[in-house]
Amino acid sequence: MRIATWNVNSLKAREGRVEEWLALRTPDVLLMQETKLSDEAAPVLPFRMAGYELAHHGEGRWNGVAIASRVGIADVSFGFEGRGPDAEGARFVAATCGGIRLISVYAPNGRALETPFYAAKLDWFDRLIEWIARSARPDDALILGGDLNVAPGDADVYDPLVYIGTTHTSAPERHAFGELIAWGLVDLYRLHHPEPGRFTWWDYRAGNFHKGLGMRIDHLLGTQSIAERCVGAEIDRDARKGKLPSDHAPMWIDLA
DNA sequence: ATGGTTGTTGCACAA
Repeated sequence: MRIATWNVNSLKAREGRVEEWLALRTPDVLLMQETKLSDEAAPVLPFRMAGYELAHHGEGRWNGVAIASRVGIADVSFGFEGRGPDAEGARFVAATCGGIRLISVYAPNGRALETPFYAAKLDWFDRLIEWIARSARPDDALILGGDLNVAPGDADVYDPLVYIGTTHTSAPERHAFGELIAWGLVDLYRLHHPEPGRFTWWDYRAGNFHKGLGMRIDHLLGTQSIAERCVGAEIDRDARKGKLPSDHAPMWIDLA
């Protein structure tokens, strides 16, 4: 079973590339973020033609998350029910696919440390952790995936010195990521790739992708039973290449 | 990297 996550940076702009990628990499489930679509505009029919059911949660313009599955999709939940992250836009959708509880999240960016947006980001993580602790157990088969907008360690950025005093690497953000791990989630990419310098996002500007100036901020975290089944993990850098890519690469894991 | 890009029910602003 292959589970993938991808911040597509507009599913409208990326629909063709996403469909090509589904055919190429054949994930059973794809978690998406930043669809930037309303539910009415979600491309349910094209996904169905490709063999995937789509659960979408979005208000259009900004944010928006989705889960596409070809192994069934049930018990769709928007998680915070309007009291948390959804106050800042649609950032959470959960569903059960192929016997696994999956959550697709898009964490707030945070913008800059001294802003209310950063405080809201930390608050969002608090509510995410609360939701998980209340709604799931560490011995469930559960995967939390998406754009967490946190590089959990110095190995997850091209140069730690560049990020001093910025978001994505601050101690409180890394602490929030650590709380997810402490609850019982395993960083499934790191399980297979301990090496530094593996990134999922590169700024569009300044040729950063080609210079290797990126960060690992998209994640697939799984409970212990998932980690035990996880036989591989890859970031698809190729999908960041070519004409009009997302600024994020997709990542996937394979489960036995 | 104090920005060279890309996205948006765009026409500034978010990332």
